[in-house]
Amino acid sequence: MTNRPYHHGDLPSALLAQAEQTLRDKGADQLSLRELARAIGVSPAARSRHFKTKQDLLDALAQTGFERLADAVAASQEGSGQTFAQRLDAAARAYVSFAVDNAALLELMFSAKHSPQASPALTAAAHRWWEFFLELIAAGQRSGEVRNGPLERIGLPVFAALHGYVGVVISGMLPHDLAEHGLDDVMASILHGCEPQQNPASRQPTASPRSSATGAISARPGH
Amino acid sequence: MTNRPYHHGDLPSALLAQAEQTLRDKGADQLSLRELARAIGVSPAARSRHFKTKQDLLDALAQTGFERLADAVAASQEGSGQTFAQRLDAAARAYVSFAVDNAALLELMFSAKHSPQASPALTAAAHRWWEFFLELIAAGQRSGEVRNGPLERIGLPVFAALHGYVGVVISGMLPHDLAEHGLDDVMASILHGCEPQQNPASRQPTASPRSSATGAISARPGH
DNA sequence: TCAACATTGTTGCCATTGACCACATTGTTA
DNA sequence: TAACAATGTGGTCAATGGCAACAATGTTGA
Repeated sequence: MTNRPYHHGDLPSALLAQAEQTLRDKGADQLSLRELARAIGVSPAARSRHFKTKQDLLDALAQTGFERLADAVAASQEGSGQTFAQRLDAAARAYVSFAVDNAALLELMFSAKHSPQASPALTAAAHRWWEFFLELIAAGQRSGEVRNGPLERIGLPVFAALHGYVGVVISGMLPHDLAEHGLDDVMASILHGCEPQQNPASRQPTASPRSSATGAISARPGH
Repeated sequence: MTNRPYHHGDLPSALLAQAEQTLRDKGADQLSLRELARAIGVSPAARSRHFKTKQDLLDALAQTGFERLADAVAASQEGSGQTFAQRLDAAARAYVSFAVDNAALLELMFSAKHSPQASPALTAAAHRWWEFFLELIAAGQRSGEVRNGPLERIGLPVFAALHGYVGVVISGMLPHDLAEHGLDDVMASILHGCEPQQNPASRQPTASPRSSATGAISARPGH
């Protein structure tokens, strides 16, 4: 310990681990490369061998985040039931749980800082996360619990609602009395939105709002 | 111009305007107070009279963002129809439009940097934005287009879905072939989720997934 | 064995940044 | 017009991210 070898052994991992700790403690923009180096006990420039720039490190951090998120959600499927609703519920709980436990990391993951020409690995990790939902939707379609249609077009509203809820929770803008039933309500709304189409003839005579709404949307001029 | 008066006249506004320009050009974390001062032609320390710290300036920027967002969405209601679906659609279009035009600003607005003890003005601005949705929901309930229930519990899924879609679009993670019908699909899903409850007897005999799902959710152990 | 070579870490340096202080200039008010 | 508040300036400081030259440690092949 007093005589640390010249070579650290696994500096990249140590950097990522310590960076995530700092992320958790003080947020992403308070992350200092030099402080990182001090905490690990290496020189400030040692980092550059593994992450050339600060953005590179943040990208790598986001990538590990996506991977762990994918793992957590995949793991949630093990103990859950087989219903689409049950599987989606388990995934949603895992997602929210991960988000609450790693708020700053999640914010970093979905920050626009990466998008333009992020590393392929980061893009791939994010893509796998998105594809999980598509597979879930597909399974729901096969079992008849989800209405038919292009996978992406059905999955997008599902993902958006969940992602939006997570964003609201993380940003701390959710009143506390809503946090309790919040996810329940979001899930119910999502499931409702996924349901196979009802027979229009069986509708209640309440002015059929949806068809007119859809018409208004897709007939929107100028788009 | 060569002889700028000692007092700028309206430095706060100039700082906010220039800051927003930089935000648009280079993102929030590339914003430099000194560069701001240089662009305006003021000494670096002049800022401190109006925004003591950098975070204060960012908070103020976020606040103006919420105000302008609220204005844009409110304005969208002028030319829209009276239906709940039409009003929500107009608001959603305005929201997405604002988000696309002010991506970095929106990211800043909903960043978790503010949450803990943000300025009351910022909190109030964000709150007004949230309340717009509640009023919209309430109107929908009065007209019978939205099912009954606590305003917040119905509004949260609506807001989450919209907010999530905006987040996906901004972060650039939306495949281009989805962007076109993306908002249409999200809106349809939201409206579907808002619909008044169907008479359970009129359901199709497809194993009634929703009721079992809801049961699974609310009966979730450990919560 | 050992001599090139690549990998990894170090030291020193630089421009930039955000915050702070004492001071200067201007506006306001009694 | 004298006191005071508001606003802007110059200078200083520690900290930061990046860079280049150098040092120590592995690796490899003759």
